[in-house]
Amino acid sequence: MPKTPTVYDVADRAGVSIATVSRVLRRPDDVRESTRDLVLRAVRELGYVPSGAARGLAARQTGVLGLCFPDVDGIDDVADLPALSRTGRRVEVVVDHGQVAASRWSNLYIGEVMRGAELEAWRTGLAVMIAVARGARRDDVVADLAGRVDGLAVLSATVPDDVLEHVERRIPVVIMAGPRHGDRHDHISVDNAAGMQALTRHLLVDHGARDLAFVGGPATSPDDADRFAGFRAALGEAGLPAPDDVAWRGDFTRSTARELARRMLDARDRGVPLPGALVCSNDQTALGMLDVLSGAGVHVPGDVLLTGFDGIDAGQVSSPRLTTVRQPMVELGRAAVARLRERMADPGRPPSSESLPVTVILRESCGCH
Amino acid sequence: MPKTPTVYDVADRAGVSIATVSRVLRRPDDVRESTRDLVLRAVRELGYVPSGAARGLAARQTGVLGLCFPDVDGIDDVADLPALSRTGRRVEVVVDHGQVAASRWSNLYIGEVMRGAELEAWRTGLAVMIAVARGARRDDVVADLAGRVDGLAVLSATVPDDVLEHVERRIPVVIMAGPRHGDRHDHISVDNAAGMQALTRHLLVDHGARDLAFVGGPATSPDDADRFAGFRAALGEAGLPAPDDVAWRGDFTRSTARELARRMLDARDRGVPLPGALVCSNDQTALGMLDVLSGAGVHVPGDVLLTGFDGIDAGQVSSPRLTTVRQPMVELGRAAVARLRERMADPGRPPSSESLPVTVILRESCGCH
DNA sequence: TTGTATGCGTTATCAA
DNA sequence: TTGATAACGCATACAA
Repeated sequence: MPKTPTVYDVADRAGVSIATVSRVLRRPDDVRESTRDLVLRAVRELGYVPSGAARGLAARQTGVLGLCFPDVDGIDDVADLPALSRTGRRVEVVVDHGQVAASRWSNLYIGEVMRGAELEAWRTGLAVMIAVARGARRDDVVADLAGRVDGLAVLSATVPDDVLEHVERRIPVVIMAGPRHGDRHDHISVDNAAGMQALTRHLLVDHGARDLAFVGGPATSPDDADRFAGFRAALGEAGLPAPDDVAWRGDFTRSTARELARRMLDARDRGVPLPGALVCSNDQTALGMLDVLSGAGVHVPGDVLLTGFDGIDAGQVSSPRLTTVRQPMVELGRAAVARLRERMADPGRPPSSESLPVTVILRESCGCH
Repeated sequence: MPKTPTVYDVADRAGVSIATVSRVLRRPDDVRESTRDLVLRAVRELGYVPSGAARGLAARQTGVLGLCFPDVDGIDDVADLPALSRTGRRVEVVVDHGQVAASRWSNLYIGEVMRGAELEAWRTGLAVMIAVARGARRDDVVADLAGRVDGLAVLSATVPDDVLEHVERRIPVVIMAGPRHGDRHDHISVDNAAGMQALTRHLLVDHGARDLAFVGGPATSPDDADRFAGFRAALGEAGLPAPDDVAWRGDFTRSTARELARRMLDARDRGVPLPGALVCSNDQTALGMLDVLSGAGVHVPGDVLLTGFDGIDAGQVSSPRLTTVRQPMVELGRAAVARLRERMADPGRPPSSESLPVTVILRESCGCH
């Protein structure tokens, strides 16, 4: 492999100075057309690709934005990583009785946020670098990322405060989702509470639902807390008593939701009536419950109303289709990057917090139609 | 904002040379513990984060891998980009009669591939940068990415051959999915044909299906072509006549599949019987057809067998649940990065092509259970 | 319109 | 074990 060509090589071959080569690539209008052609031809012939590192160093900015997410696979150590199978078998056949694990909620969510961020970055000529804060050296992963980019968008709760503080001395940081954490950094969130409140209100007012049960996610999830708050607000607003705590708590996964549903059915068999409506804190939870309830002959929405939250694709193909609240995930990514750019343009700007509107999507599981 | 600190600042404060600072960060064991502590404390106090650009330049490698994907949103121009809405409305309510567009197949697919790539990169201490080849200056986007990374994994057909050739003179490139394109670069694919053949064979042998119809994707899709080939192979193997062309051609989207299903029903009303089995080239197509067929009172799998391809999440919650072939998307990303590393370690290595095994997942839509 | 010269913040080589 | 110093490849101010 021959040495990779640099500006010097291009300049030599084109018979110009390296400054001209640089100009041709960065500000083509500042150079005469004939010389430009000369340079571009040399670039082509040599297979020259400018070094991003050198450029970033000289220009004092990289033109790259960083995206930082939590680990959704629960991989803390390299040893946890399943080996890359390279067996000779071409095709395997398995029978799925429901045991195939659903892809986790967060994958979808993160994928969409990334898509939005990349889109907005592309729009303004910036590149995007991603990192998952995982493993024992997760803080180093974040610092490393911070050293390579001009700004950082971090999903809430994926980076410890002290690391964030360290990083913020170098580049602007914007937190995506979750509750606002102090007033040091910029923050873009999604209006979980208002969305859940509107949805619950719909159940209460339009369907006359009573005896609503909230099926929550992890107690540590701020999103879950916000949604529960919205649920309570709607009850209060209707003059109904609101529970202090989440009665049924899952973990946002379909499988745990199945387990909860089974326990609900057990309780019913012991004389405890099923709730009139199950207000689930996310779609996966709702789909898991739907699966078990339908299997047990409980009709949704005939016997019990059911709703989710997130707006995942699967909610469109379930029977009945799932009423839910769509989170603007792509917009979350876009807004984060937009905010980052504003901040990069004007570092003196005081940090602010913005909340993105959500959309209640009415389908059949709430009793509509 | 005070000037961001550099090695010099840290060295000053710690009373050592910049070489020692660098050593503390890169090879901590080569330095006395007391000096190390001194330096680390200075790092902490100053909020020092090493510049990735400078490091990349000096070390002659960036420690970053590039991932390049096609645009799935069909955004060719900045003007196509919907504005970031920042209206004051907190919650919107819409009724979904099925008009809400499904998220595209490729988003999911790409998200999973990225996840796998990031995972494998993390395992070996590398960072990941992503780019979508979109817009008028898409070639520049790719070249720009190539200048910032040590290796590039590109999804098949997203980058023109000449650009790839140019880039390959600087860094190793591996193509993910699709057919192998010449023998210049490394290639990791998925065994579409074998998967579809096994699935079709299952329909033929285990369910005695006859009069199978293949519902394809875009004529330009190599994946679709491979799957059709697998379909034909299974028919041939069973001594049945195989069609030369795809009779029903969609575009991998649910909405187009709905349209196809309607045309199928129209044909039936004109006396053309429905096929005994619909072998769809992807899951979204199968789900679209299922939707319309069920709505028209056609029972799946009672009246017609139905299968998909991809293994998307939604196939687990449809009624009936969808029999399909799971593509190892995460593994595709992982294998691509693994291959890239092998190549970086040994540039002289001849390019090779590897095909990943798929999994047939039997659920109810094929008639099982 | 083009060229010269300097600096960007690291790593790595060599000496001490 | 530590320090001085030379690359690394480019952008840009200034000069021509």
